[in-house]
Amino acid sequence: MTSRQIESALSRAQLICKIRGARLTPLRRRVLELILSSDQPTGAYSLLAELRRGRGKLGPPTVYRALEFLLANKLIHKVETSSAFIACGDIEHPHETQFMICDDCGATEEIRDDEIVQILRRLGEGRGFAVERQVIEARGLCPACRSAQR
Amino acid sequence: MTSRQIESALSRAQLICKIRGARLTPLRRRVLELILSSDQPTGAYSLLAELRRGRGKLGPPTVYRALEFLLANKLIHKVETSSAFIACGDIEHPHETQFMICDDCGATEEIRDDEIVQILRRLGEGRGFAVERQVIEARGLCPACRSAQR
DNA sequence: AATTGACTGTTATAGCATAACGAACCAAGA
DNA sequence: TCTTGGTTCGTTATGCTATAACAGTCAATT
Ligand SMILES: [Zn+2]
Ligand SMILES: [Zn+2]
Ligand SMILES: [Zn+2]
Ligand SMILES: [Zn+2]
Repeated sequence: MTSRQIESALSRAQLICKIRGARLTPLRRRVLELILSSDQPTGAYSLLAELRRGRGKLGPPTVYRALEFLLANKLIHKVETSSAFIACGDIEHPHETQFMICDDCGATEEIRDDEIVQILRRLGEGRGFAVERQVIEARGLCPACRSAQR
Repeated sequence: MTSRQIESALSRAQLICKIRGARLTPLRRRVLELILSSDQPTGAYSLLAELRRGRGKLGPPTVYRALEFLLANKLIHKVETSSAFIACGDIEHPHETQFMICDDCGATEEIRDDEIVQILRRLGEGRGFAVERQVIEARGLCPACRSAQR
């Protein structure tokens, strides 16, 4: 992502928060910026290390609270099988999401397929479950690592 | 699960391992027994605590290695969003699986829908990803907790 | 007997996440 | 303006999950 694209994403996030009455504080904005700046999912402690470069000594709760806010406002997603966080590619339209994750290089792609979301929701309904959140992650090899292996 | 059902499951696991040339050692068998005995997913450290009651002081690697074996032989599944392990309900037919997990009481149900598996695999193929493993977990409220809430 | 490989025990450490408390900040009403 | 109450953030401590590294054990093979 270019610097300009990051700025644009931050502005849009700021606007969305304003509309919702949520406060994208400097800290939260900075964490979002760090996540946007990485094309790979980023771990909480990696973010913490970056934060410390600018703000001195901070503890884990500081970054976890910021992450909690960003997740609640659907500005980022958590990749469960990597314990890492990635910027959402379409914050204007809150959604369930799926991920393709490469076991070799860690490349992670956010995809969005509504059919799979509906099927899983229906599977829940059929059993009386009220599905609130879906975790759908496919692990394997990305195109680049596939061809490198052969 | 009744004691008889557990014995039956253990015997079947033993047989499957024998056919495969895999060794279901006393330790591994014991860990599987503990997992079978619980109707909820069990954490590694909880298993470790149980093991220690019979075998004295043991370290985490002991139980994690047993879990690794059981996972590799598809006798158990890992519930990623709970960091816990659950016995597979159909070890004779290795499969991808999905889980419904109650955020309130932790009840976890293994379900199996081939359509959703195929769709996710195709989503990967369409992007050049070779999907090796699928993590599909729906979190929400089970029927019991739903009615208790109202 | 010596060798090999698989399994297990043991200690230490790494990585991920939250509890609890207090200070600082901010918005809104008296 | 001053108070008040809620939100955010800093700080320390702790808990939970997982693995690295190395040593001992055992059985099968040579
Ligand atoms: Zn998204
Ligand atoms: Zn890759
Ligand atoms: Zn199963
Ligand atoms: Zn429940």
